[in-house]
Order: sequence, then structure tokens, then C-alpha cells
Amino acid sequence: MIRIAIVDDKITNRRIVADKLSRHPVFTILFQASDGEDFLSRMKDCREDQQPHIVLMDIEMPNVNGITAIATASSLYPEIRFVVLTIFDDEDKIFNAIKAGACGYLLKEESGPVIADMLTNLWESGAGPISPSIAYKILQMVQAPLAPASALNNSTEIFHLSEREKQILEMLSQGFEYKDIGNKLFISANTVKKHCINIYQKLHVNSRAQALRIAYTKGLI
Amino acid sequence: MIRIAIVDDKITNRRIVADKLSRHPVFTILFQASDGEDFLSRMKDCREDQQPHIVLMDIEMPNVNGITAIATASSLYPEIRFVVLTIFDDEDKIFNAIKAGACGYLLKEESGPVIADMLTNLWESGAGPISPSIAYKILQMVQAPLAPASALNNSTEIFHLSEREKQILEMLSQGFEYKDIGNKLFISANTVKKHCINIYQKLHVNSRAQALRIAYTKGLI
DNA sequence: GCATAGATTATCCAAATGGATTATTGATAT
DNA sequence: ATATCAATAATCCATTTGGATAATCTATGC
Repeated sequence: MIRIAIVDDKITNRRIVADKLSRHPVFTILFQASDGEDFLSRMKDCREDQQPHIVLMDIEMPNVNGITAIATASSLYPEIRFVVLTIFDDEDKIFNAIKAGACGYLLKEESGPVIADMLTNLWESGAGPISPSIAYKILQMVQAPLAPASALNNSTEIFHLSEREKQILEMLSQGFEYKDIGNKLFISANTVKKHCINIYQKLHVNSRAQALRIAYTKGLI
Repeated sequence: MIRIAIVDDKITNRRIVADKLSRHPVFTILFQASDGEDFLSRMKDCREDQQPHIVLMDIEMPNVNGITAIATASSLYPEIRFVVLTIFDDEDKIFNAIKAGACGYLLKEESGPVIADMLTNLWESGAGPISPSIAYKILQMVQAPLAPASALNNSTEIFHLSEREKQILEMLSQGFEYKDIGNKLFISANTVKKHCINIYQKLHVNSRAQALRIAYTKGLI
């Protein structure tokens, strides 16, 4: 039984996909979420043995978009496979999603059997649904470690951290505590703390260790 | 003025190197340490603007050996350059030191001018002293990301973490707190905490964030 | 000009963390 | 058989952290 979660801001879209999947008895629709924010908060109070195996995620959504949601959740829940659900084949967005941690993508208008086939294949063999053109771009990215920060290291932007916040996250990763950072930056420890809490909110986590996990695994530092 | 620290368990060795360097007015011998343990503890109460620029480190030492000391300190103090001081050209040990974060090595019997030249060059151009055969091994390591955990990922061993400790460090990195980990492993949160404190001692740090930095940057997880 | 966002600071409070210490058990090694 | 080590657990205590809330000040943009 493959547990699925569907994240899309349009209820009709969610229903269409859910319908397609419900014809196949291997799938259970665990829950549906209306945006990235909603999804992340549902994941937080989700028992670990009841987490989805696969999450189908729309990209364009209010509050927290699909890219950011995948970037956050794929760090926090490394077991879960994230598949982007798109209407059209927007290579750049999908490419960003892959970098954020998605394992592939599906077109919404794909037929029920095709979707079911792709997802069971993902479940059984671990191979995510990826088009040849995207696959080639990824290959290039991996084969060119010479390429500067540009390709791999600009994930900071998708979390919308301010310069000050990036700076403080960096210092957190170096093991400094509030008052150390305050001393170095000539600001109060209270301010540092406030920045940290803001950072956690942007990363949708609630501890330093979780923030650092995202920072390290997504190359924010 | 280049600030130097010398770490060697034999006082005569330290004195010889210190003498060679003191003939060149660019160098200041900041301090000497008698082993890795001693070195790390001196670093802890070392004002940041008074840290050494370059550390000359022997490998074979009691308490904490040079490899472990470099692995720890190069994570905690990324600005500092570590140069291994060896008597003979033991490729394997040097290679391990490079993996741990050393930027090169020097033979102890090298003449004063040669050592001075190597170190000023390191200081000015960033190029550490490395022999061609070691350089080749490093090239292979970088060019073969296919190679499994063997080459890059077995740094766990140099910190002598027990299986349980590795397991708990892993869970710490996932952002779990004491009681979560206790629940998952069916042990008390107090025990988890005890393990953590033992881990910190082995990594020579005193906070979770610092331990995670070492874990991430040295591939322990 | 006014709205908005970022940076700054503070206070109160509950919870988590780090450190020191002690003790028991089981396995391993000398 | 005895010493050592790893894992387990508890207690006490000081410090650090996370969260909520409120306020001020400065750019920046419309």
C-alpha cells in the first residue's frame, strides 16, 4: 500500500488526481493540502509511521510555493519522495525543484494508468519520472563541479533569507551561540535570537539542529 | 607577521622547528602544544584575533593524534591552515591527514630556509606543500565520486565513535531532541543525553551545533 | 506621504541542553 | 578473575534556547 499526499491550491486539480489514483488499489490518499504551508504543518503533526511515501506537489501556490516546500521537507524527511505536478513542461522551474530535492515530475493531464505506472515504478525501483532534457541538464550540473556557486549553491534565494539572516545562519553553523554572535556583530544577543527565530520560520523548522540540516544539505552555507 | 603554532610531543622537535622559524622575522611562534588534546584546549581559550594562521602538526602523539586534531580543528576553525610535520614520507598517514583537512606537509629535517619558503608561500598564495604522488591520489579521490563511502566517508573511525554514538549523532543531525531519540531507541532520554555528552567529548566540542558542523563537513553522516 | 519590510531591542516564560557525578550491568580482553 | 569499556539510568544545576509579543528606527517603493 503506497501512501500518497497531494498538494495543490486548486481543489479541482486535487480531486482529479485523487480520482485517477483511487482506481488503483495500491494507493491510499493520506491527505491533501492546499499549499506548501498547509503541507508542512500537516507533516509536523504526522506520526512517523503514517507519513506519506510519495508527495505529489504543485509548484505555483500561495503562502509557500512547491519549490520551497520540497526544499524544506526533503531535508527534514529524507525518506519521502517528492514528485512535481505541473500543467506544462516548464524546464526551469522543474530544474529548480530537482535541485530542491524532487525526484521527478508528472504532467497533470497524464492519464490515470500512466501516473499509476510512474508512481509504482518510483516506489519499486526508486526511479523518478524525468524527461530526457531535464536528465541531461542534471548530468551537466553534476559533471561540472567547476561551475561556481551559481548552479548548486544559490538555494538561499528560495528561502528568501535576508543578508543579515544568511550571515547569522552561517555563524550558527560555526557553532557560535547568541551572545558570541552578538559580540561579533556588535548587536544584542536578543536581536540575534530574534533573527534566529525569524530564520526558523522561513525554513519552517523549530530548532537550530533542523535549520542546520537544511543549511548543510541545501548548500545554504 | 605570520602566527604559527607548533604541535609535537617531543620538546626537542618543537625547539628545532621553532629555532628554524625564529630566524625569519615574518614568523611569530604563538604557542607550542605537546599533543592534540593540549592543542585543542589551547585553541578553545584563544581569542579569535589571536589565533594562529598556520599550525604545524606532528602525527604520532599521545591522547589525541595529529589526524584527529586536524579533523576537529579544521572544522571548527576553517581559516587556519594545517601543515603536517613528519619525519619520513608516510603516504598513507599524510593522505589521511589531507582528508582530515590538512593542506600539505613538511619533512622535519628540511632546512630552515626551505620551511620558511614553503610557509610564506602557503601564506601568500594559499598553496600548501604537497608532493606529486599525494597530489595524484587527491585528484583520483575528487574525480571518482563513484567510489563508495570507502574513500571519503569513513572518517567516523578517526573519532572512535561507537556504533551507538554514530547512530545517535545521525539522529541529532535529523533534528530530533533527546526524548524523541529515546523513544525511537527505547532508552531513556537521560541515556541519550549521556551519549551526546560522550560524543561531544570525543569530537572535542561543547555544543550540538559544533558537533553537527564536524559531522557534516567530515562526512560522518 | 505612507505603507512595508528589515533590523534592532527588550521582557516573560517554558523547555531543552550541557556538565558533573554516581551507579549498575554485560561483554571483552588480559 | 579482574580490569576495562560500552550502554544504561538518574539527579542536580546553570545556561541556552525557542516562542510570543511589543516597540522603535530606517530604508525602499508606490
